[in-house]
Amino acid sequence: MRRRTDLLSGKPAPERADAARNRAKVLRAAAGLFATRDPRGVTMDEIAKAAGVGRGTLYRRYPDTGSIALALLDEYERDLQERLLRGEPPLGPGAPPGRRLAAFYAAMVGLLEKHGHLVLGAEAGRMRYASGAYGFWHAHVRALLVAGAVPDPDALTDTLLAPLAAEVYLRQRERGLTPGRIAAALARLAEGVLPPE
Amino acid sequence: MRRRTDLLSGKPAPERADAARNRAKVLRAAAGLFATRDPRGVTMDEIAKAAGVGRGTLYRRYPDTGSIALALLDEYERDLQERLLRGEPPLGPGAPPGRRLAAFYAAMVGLLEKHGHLVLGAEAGRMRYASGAYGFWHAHVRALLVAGAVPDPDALTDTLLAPLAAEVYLRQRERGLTPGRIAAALARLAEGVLPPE
DNA sequence: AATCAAGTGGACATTGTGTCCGTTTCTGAC
DNA sequence: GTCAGAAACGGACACAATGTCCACTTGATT
Repeated sequence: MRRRTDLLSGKPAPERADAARNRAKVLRAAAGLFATRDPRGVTMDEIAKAAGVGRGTLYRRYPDTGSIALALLDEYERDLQERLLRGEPPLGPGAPPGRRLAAFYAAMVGLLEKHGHLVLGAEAGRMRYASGAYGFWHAHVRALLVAGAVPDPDALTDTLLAPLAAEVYLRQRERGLTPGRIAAALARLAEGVLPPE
Repeated sequence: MRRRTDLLSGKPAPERADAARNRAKVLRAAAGLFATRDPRGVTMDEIAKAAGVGRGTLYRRYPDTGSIALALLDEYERDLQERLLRGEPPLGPGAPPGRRLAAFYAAMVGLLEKHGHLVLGAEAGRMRYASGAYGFWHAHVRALLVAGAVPDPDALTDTLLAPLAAEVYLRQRERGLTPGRIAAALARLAEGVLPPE
């Protein structure tokens, strides 16, 4: 039997009890480390030590620190994704695209404020685009552009997502900007691209 | 005498002949390496080997590969900076701010197309903001926003520069977008924020 | 309670970093 | 020209982190 799989349903076997326990330990320890020091300096070894598991155990599941950060992020981001799809306007469906984009921006600012350091820990660069979450944001923004009848939405989507890069956001915060001002600036951007009516 | 300096003018002593020779060798070798493989994989050791200099020599001038990439970039960027300050409109002074911003975007797309891989080699993340060049772009965009009487220009500046991150640009290129389409999208962004008159 | 795949953990080889310091090469003075 | 001191050089070294490997343990299944 290859990889203990239910051959009928095709579902993977459930996670073993000790594995689940360790997964939790790892994530908890990693969250602590990422929050404490500069996330980019966190090492696989440290996480293993902090979680009280062996090196090999850690590598079994996560190839590098970035994917651990990503795993943590996914948890946080899922909630926002839900609200985008089925929440109240203007975040959810119902409001005009420009408004929705601005609301999305505001929500993302909230996320970045809380978890920006984590995104940074995900060795942002290329990694970010690999994340499932990025694909989701991309699809969302693109849909809004299409709804707003903007020309060549494909070319604008990544452009409009760029200011949400953690480096950019944290940079702005360091410059002394408040989340509110940043969100306001993004709202103006949204209205500039997707004018009302 | 501390660091062989002209005490009257305060100018640093001229570079020694062997030093200059090695500097050139290093930059040439590094440019080759960065262009060939993934710039993020290039190592200090490799550069030293390729340049035919010792490890210590390399470290004397550059603390890491990122600053070597930055040194190469600075050279390329200086030309554009010149044209922004004193060139013909719409890039240089004279055109309305929206136009100038769009022209700036177009020029940057050109730069990214040629040297995007290098920017990537500069370990983009935080490093980028440390570069003198970034400060320059920032000042330029900010001035345009002020000229256009946009509210809270400080909050918008980094936001508008974000789409010019090398990761974003290269990502778009990988998606199949042409430089032209990307520049056009950026132009629309510029006009959205700085509408004509 | 027996079986065995899945999971564990730490030792190991490897690779890159950054520093240190004895040696070589320049430059300006005489 | 040659001499002296400063600056630059380069490779050896100590260290840190990576990722792999495999003998051992644990948990689910019968």
